[in-house]
Amino acid sequence: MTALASFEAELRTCWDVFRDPVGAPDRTPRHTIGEVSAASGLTAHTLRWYERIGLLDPVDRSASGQRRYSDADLHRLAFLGRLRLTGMPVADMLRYVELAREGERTSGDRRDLLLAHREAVRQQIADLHATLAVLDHKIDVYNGRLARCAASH
Amino acid sequence: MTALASFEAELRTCWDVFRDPVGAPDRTPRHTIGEVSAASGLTAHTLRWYERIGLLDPVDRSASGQRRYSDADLHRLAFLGRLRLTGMPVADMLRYVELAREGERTSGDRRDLLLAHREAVRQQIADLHATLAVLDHKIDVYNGRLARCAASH
DNA sequence: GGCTTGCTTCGAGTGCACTCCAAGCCGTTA
DNA sequence: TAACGGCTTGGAGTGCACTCGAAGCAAGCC
Repeated sequence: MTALASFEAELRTCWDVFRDPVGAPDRTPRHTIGEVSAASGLTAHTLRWYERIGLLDPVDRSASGQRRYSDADLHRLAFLGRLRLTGMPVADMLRYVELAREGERTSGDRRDLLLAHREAVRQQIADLHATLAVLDHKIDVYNGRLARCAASH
Repeated sequence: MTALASFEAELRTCWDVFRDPVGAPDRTPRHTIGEVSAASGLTAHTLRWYERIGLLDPVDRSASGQRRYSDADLHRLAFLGRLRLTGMPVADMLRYVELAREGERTSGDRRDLLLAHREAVRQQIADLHATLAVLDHKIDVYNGRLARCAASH
């Protein structure tokens, strides 16, 4: 079963790797841009653009020059996607990967960047919950279950 | 005490009204654009722009032509600000207020709009929590408390 | 062979949400 | 009275994050 699991791990689809980017990624270039696009939700255009601006390291190419993404690329992309989805500006993401390229000595800076983003994320969660309460109330009003004391705004 | 409370309610500052927009708002135009800007976090430019595109009804003016916002304006603005803060596009906010202007018969549409946004908000909260978990893990790694199995991405 | 699909390049274009500018008016403070 | 800060306008400008176009190459399939 262990043998099977590790065998299957080698065959994980692009989608699976992206959705659950754990463990040591292998660096075999094997995913096409179309697969990565489908898995990540980013368009092929956006994936190329990320590479152009330096968010991704130059991706390996097939014999005919087409991009082949490795699991390691997918891991990075999955993390960057999370940062992006939660509102980090591309410029900050770029700063993070550039620090990472400089190696170990920048780990403090990177940690600080993530700490700051974590605070931003917490703030967003608080804002969203507060808004959820307002929405729940207004929807109740629209459903006619409560007095419509505030329905005009 | 009731008399005092209602007396003070008349005197609520722009900031207070914006932060806690409850009860029947009075329509006396009394807040300057600068006050509203400070209370709402929106710039004066943005407030004028919101009015220009129809998100706010035409605001009352002083004798010399300057804007004077009423508590009712602040209530609407507070709600719109929440929608905006939680990612609703300006176009959708506009649709909402235009429906509201059409009166009672559009209340179903408005409710649907809010229902859809509530779903979007819930989705955002889920995404943020998932990212928080990833950030917590990575920050632990950077703090050296865990094996650095994923520090390269 | 011919068709479809997907990929390549990079500069230009798009959409959103502000954000600013210039010229001038108004009310208050020194 | 003179300066100062805040307010007015419409239109133009900005920054971000994509998003697309055009021309062409390559692989898979009937």
